[in-house]
Amino acid sequence: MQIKVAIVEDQRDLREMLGILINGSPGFACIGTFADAEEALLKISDTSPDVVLVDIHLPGKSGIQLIAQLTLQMPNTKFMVCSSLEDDENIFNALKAGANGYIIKSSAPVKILDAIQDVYNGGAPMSSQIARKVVAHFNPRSQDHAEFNKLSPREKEILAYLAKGYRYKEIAGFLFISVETVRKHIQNIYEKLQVGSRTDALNKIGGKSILF
Amino acid sequence: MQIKVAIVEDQRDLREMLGILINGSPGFACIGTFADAEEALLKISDTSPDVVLVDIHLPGKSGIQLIAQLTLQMPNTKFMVCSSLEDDENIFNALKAGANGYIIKSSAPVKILDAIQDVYNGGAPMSSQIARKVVAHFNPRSQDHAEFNKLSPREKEILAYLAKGYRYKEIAGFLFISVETVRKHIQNIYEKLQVGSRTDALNKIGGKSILF
DNA sequence: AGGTCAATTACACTTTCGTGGGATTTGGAA
DNA sequence: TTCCAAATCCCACGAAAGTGTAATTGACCT
Repeated sequence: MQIKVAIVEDQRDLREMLGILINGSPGFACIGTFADAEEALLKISDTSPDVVLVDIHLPGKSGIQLIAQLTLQMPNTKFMVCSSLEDDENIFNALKAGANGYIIKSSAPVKILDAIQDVYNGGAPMSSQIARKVVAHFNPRSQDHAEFNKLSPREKEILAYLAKGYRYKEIAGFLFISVETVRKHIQNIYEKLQVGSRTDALNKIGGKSILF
Repeated sequence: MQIKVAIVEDQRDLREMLGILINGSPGFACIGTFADAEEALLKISDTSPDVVLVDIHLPGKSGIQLIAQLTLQMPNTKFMVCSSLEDDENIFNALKAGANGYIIKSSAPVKILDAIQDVYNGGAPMSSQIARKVVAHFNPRSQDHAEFNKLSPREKEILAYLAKGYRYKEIAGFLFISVETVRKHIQNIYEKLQVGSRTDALNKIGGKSILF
């Protein structure tokens, strides 16, 4: 069975080139091309594609907004962003809008076909460099170890409980120490991390609470 | 120049097999193998590897904890998780701990070498299925958390400020409403999420305050 | 032996948070 | 229209969190 692909791309030559590539490849069928978001919104639901290639930089409504709307209407369709840049903001906004993959326009044709196949099969194709950005976004750990490492083991331990939302009284119970001690430790933790509340501390350390 | 690889893997046969694979491949050198986290922590800094393959399921301290510690000591080294499963929790914990890639043990040898090369060059190798899980975490619609979706737009907005650690008074200032209203919204949020504190609420919605 | 630091406890005090009511307005759904 | 959810505001009370200052113990380092 063929994978039905639709294209939303404002540059005419690229749009036609992609159409030819897809129609010329066995297992793929280009069943619609659109030059802008408005046209796509009106007509694309009639074509019921399996995969839609969406350019981010469209005149008028952006490709990200388009994806956000279409994913609501077509829950079973996969969306793959085609961008000329590896712009961080666009990557994350596209993923948040519901895009399933993110490829660079200048990719080799065979890479593009691979990506379509992959996204159709439930994968999340993206270049290695883009994956790196995504992973980096997940990991708030960059340079700020300095403050975190100033914490004593006991303080890290207490911070872990803090992260889990326990009250001072409960933490004191777990560690068999008085609430006053817990309070004092937390006071020291906040000072070392240069924050003034539990939530600030947790935002500062990001996902590091799994250290314990 | 060769890529210096270290291995942390408790299963002896797999550990040796990987070592042979790496040493037998041009451009790669296995400069250390370790059977558990404790051994790795003691000796690995002497070997200064470029890439470390870490099994998640180690006796004693888990591979994730190991990565969390080693990334602090060796900021220029890349870490790649080797797991036998595609366990969601492990994937995200590994990424949060600072892992750069995530591959399945049963991958073809050439895939493993590719992944080492990729992670060494700043990529984030992971299988298509794992990438899908990562991407899904970015996508609001994949979060079918029934409770979360009960929140009204206004409540989500306030929850976002709550996640950033602002006080009621500050939130009220941002939204041009009274503190009492903020308080009431939060009361409703806690009720819908079935929690009793700010930290509980944030833990409930996970690290996904980026939705706003 | 003296010094430093982590860990511990204590008390007093202020601020913020969480909970319990109750109230009004508005817009959309039944 | 009636009903309801959402958003807004108010009051009061107790619990929890955060701040400041002070003191004691034990371990480790010089």
